[in-house]
Amino acid sequence: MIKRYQPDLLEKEIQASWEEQKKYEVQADDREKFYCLSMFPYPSGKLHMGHVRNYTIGDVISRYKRMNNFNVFQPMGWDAFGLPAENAAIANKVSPDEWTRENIENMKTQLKSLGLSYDWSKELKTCDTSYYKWEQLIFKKFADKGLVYRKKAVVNWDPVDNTVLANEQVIDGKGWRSGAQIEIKEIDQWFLKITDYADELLSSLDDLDWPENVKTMQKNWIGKSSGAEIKYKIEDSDNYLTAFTTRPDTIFGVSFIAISPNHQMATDLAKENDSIKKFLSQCKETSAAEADMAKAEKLGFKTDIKVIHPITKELIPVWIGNFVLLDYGTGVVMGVPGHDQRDYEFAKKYKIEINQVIKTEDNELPVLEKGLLINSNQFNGMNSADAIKRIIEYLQENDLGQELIQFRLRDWGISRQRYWGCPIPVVYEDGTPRLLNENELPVELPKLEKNSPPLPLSKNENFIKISENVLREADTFDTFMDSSWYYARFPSADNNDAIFSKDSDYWLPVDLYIGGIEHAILHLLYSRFFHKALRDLDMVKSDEPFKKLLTQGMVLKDGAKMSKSKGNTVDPQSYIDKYGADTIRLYMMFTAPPEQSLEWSESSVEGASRFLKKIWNLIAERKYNELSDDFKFTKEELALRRKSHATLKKVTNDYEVRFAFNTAIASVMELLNFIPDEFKDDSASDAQKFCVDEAVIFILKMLSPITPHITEYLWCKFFIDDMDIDAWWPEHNEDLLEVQEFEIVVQINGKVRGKTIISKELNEKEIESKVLEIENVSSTIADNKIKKVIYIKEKIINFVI
RNA sequence: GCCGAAGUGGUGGAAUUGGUAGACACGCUAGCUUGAGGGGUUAGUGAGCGAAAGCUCGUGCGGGUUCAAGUCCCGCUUUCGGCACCA
Repeated sequence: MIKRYQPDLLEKEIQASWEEQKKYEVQADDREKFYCLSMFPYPSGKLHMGHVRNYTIGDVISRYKRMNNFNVFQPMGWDAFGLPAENAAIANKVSPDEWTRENIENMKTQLKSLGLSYDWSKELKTCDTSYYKWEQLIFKKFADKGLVYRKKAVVNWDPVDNTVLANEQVIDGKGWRSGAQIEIKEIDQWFLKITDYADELLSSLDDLDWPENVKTMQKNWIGKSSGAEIKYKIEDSDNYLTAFTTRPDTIFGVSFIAISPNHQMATDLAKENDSIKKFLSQCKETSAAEADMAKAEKLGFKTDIKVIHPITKELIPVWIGNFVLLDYGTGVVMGVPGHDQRDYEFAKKYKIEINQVIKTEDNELPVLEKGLLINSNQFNGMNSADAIKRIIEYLQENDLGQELIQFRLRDWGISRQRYWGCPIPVVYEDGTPRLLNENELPVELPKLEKNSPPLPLSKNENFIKISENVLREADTFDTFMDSSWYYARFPSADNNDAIFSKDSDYWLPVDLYIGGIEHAILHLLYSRFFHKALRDLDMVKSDEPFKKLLTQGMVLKDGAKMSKSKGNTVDPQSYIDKYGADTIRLYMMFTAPPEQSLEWSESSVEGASRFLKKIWNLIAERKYNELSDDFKFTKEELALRRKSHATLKKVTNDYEVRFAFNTAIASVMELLNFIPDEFKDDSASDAQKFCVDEAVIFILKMLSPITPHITEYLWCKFFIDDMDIDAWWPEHNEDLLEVQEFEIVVQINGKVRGKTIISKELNEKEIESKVLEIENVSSTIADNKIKKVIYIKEKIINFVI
């Protein structure tokens, strides 16, 4: 037994006992289950502060739920495929596999030193065949359901290194290693039809217990908009250009049509026209990232092609515009400079006609709001809503367009020209792709020669020769595929015979998912899609993967996200070694509420450590007194009991509904400060001892989810030795919170002029006359007439003079 | 550019439903304690005026609603996250 607070010794001892008991390995049983999942890490080498925060939050909630008699499953695994392993392989001449597995070992040791209550018997690594073979099976099943197809898609091409670059590897339009001007290139790739689920992904958001901002971001990302598809006949041709618009009411304002540089028509034109060809290659000198495209200067090229306006029959010029994306809609935009900001800027730049066809109070162009139609022939005078209806009717009657619901969401391109990923299970027989069947799986990663970089595969030879006329696909899956279903695999991670075990239905869906806000869209949307598709394959039972979502803010240093590339990382391990896991956990939970970003500060860690020492000094060598509560308590003793119970009530609420661990800790600190020194003394009365023991029980229990080591040690080594600290969560006694008096704040014209204690028995009139006796109140009112009195029960009385 | 957040003392943050702005900490200042270092402990700590009582100002900026606004509304600004191949 140790006398002084020595976290290093104490934490090792406690962790060893958890491990020996297999305390956090769980089975399905008849209790209510709670599946608590924190986003699994990419094994970059070392734990960073964001991990520590994420996993502490998850562990605190898991431990709290466990104390409330839930059957809690908290697993952990590794998002082990990805680009950094290839980069490290090239830089250090190690295989991505070796590098990754070594990192996992290091990080696992670190995680264990944090005292996280994981069920390690269900650990999984996405780079294990035992994991990714099932992913290959899912791909095959998705394909059988018609969710898989192949089409051309753009990538960033580095012409010097002859390789495809990720957006991250393109800096100011140049390859990060070669420095070469990258270009957009189209290659054949596999796609998943996430758009088949667009409607459900949108509508089921409403029922999710997720933060509103995340739901809004997903809603906007899916981007359902209603409008019309309008056909513009090409002059001297039987073909049409079809454009989607949400504003058919502005059709009389169309003064140009813009097509994407990737549109087939642009490609065809370039074959016969060198300046168009030059223009197109100029458009390709930007990265494929949408943000870069949006920021790029709007470029346009006027072709000789003209189309016929479907109503006025006027001729409209066709432009090629680099701001038009082929992926959205049809790759054709009807340009209405009078009523669209981007079209307006484009028209100004290229001196294209600007027509106003909607009238509003403020007529400064572009007019973006809806209003009354002008300059629109037979539709003049209608409001936008009516006009939209009538114009669509007109177009439909003349077979020149129709009403259409459009989504911004695009299908998911899952091919990656990388080595270190899940192999796509496809072979090409005489050039024809064939998806492999279940009995042909798994397709394993090709073995690398020792010390050879994993690179040749990312060159333009994306096939592995198997026989004379059979090639194997060498592309791998997007790593988002790996993370889109891992949560479902966890309950059966140790089952090598089936993707999901019987228990999966007991544990799924995840009750609480915790992770960074940066995943608000992509990862969370892809997982939702996977879950719904798996449901339709009868592989899971629920409609959504994550019932509740907690998005934690980032850990910042000097106002920026801690990241290797920014060079502002702080290594958590040195702090764990110096102060102990409990201190780091306490610091993380105390410094900011989970959703907010957290600015790293070393001196506050010191403060957390000091608080734990205070707890230690109060409780170490204190023995529970086993007294019953039949005392006649003094006012002071009752005050302490009231404080203890009020604190417990507040903290329970903070854990249960608010996830406000920072204020929970603050309240516990207040309670600790509230205990009078003489009560702690050996010479204290039995009643006083009782009150302190009660406070100590509450304090240890309330802190134990956050600082599990020190609280368990104090509890069983000193205080009560015949009961587990986490066996139950205490309940407060509401009767003790009853008070006879309250403090009222007296305001005059909304400004505080005094406070006083009022007995609960007084009525409003009596309170009014009592507070008017306060000197500062009466002197401020003086001769002024009281116009109005506002009384807020047991809080505030405000005199308006 | 588009979508989503955030901005409160020297610092992290609190104010849960429109009702006392600054809880709880960190830091700082002073006193006590200690051989030193460290630690512990007591008091003070938004700004300005005042001996004090108290008064005025104060939650990114500008306006508005209200008896009352950090909180609601309108406009702006800065910072952060995401933008489909970083994970």
